Amino acid sequence: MTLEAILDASMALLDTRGAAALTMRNLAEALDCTQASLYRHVRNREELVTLLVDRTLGVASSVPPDGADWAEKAAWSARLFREHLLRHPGVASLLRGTERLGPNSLAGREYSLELFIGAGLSPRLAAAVASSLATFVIGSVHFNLGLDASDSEEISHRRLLYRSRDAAAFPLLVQHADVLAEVGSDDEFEVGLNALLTGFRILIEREDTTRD
Amino acid sequence: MTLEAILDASMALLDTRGAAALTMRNLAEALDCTQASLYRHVRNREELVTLLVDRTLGVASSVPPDGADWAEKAAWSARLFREHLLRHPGVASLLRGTERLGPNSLAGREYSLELFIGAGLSPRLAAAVASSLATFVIGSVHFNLGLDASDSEEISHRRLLYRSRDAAAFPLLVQHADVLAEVGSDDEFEVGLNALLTGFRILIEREDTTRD
DNA sequence: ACCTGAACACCGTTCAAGT
DNA sequence: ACCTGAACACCGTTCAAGT
Repeated sequence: MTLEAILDASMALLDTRGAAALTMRNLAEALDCTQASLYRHVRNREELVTLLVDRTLGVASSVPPDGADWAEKAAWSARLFREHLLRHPGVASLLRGTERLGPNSLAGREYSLELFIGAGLSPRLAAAVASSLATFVIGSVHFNLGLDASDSEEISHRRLLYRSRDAAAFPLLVQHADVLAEVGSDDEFEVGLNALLTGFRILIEREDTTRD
Repeated sequence: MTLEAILDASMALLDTRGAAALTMRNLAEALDCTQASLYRHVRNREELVTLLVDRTLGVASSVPPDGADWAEKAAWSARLFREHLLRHPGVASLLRGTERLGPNSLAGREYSLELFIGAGLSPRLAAAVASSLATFVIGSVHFNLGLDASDSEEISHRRLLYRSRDAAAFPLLVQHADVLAEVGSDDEFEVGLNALLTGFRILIEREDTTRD
């Protein structure tokens, strides 16, 4: 019985039965031990979650393709990370801000600092830029968890909701109900990611001319 | 005993004792009734949270100053909304994605559509842009909840953490420990917000030239 | 028709007692 | 030294029984 085994069993529980099923009782049952013995390897349930999330963050350390510039690398990592979270919604739903200081989180931080300092930003700006990008990526997954737009039933449900609003109070929602219902988290993510990276690029250019 | 009274008591509970204190028992005690009678006005605890969050979103409907362009208005609303959430961290910690279809949420959606369509975007792009901005603002508050950077004790704690890393594995974290420890959620928010709005501006310009 | 008391089926966590 | 069984203090939710 190792910490590793506990984390593995936790991931299995999350992936097969969802976040609500990650209880100390279910975990003990899956590992054939008592609840109390779990506390020998983990201080809290919260610590367990922190370890679990940080472990998942480790996937972001996959190295982007060579020859790409900083923006392409950042976009590549952001998309990879998002896709990993989408594949493990149970983990995504557990995301808080508390896990930023775990080992894998720090590794990701080091990597993104390298990226943005290399692109020409000061350490301070690089940190803020990296942090805002991470917030957007994680938020985009986290806050769209139960709302998959590719589900056609969900789309028509939203279309109906928009269409049935009061046209005087919500003219645009009613008028564009059809197209609005189709806009999903993929669009939100790509538009936001591109806007952020464009904004970062211009920030970098401005920093460069300031320095000259 | 009205739904309004339940929501008021919930907010009071959240603001004074935090999110963990928002239980049906505490709520019943505060309202001098039994837990069971709460279920006469609310289907679920989840529905209660949804109503509570949507009610909080209502503050975003404050009208921005006249004469401002779309970017200034968007920035103004984003900052106002963030500040309101920071004043009510208990509510912020309850944010999921599930509340996007409440009345106040829809009002905010209508408003931001007006803003971005008015700026020159197609309804589809306007929706994606508005959604990504909302995700960033909410995420920036939500994922920084326990980590106030203005707390000097917290700053020195982070500085120590960064400094004590392995300099071979985390050269940048170690080298810039002092300045990195000072970068907080305010910096993250302002940098990200400005980058997003800059990106939106360029997207709008590109749409305009495409149309010509 | 409305509210209540009491229960049900769960939680996370702790700790004396065993081996 | 390690693990266990059993309990403690909580949850959200339901429902027969009362008024």
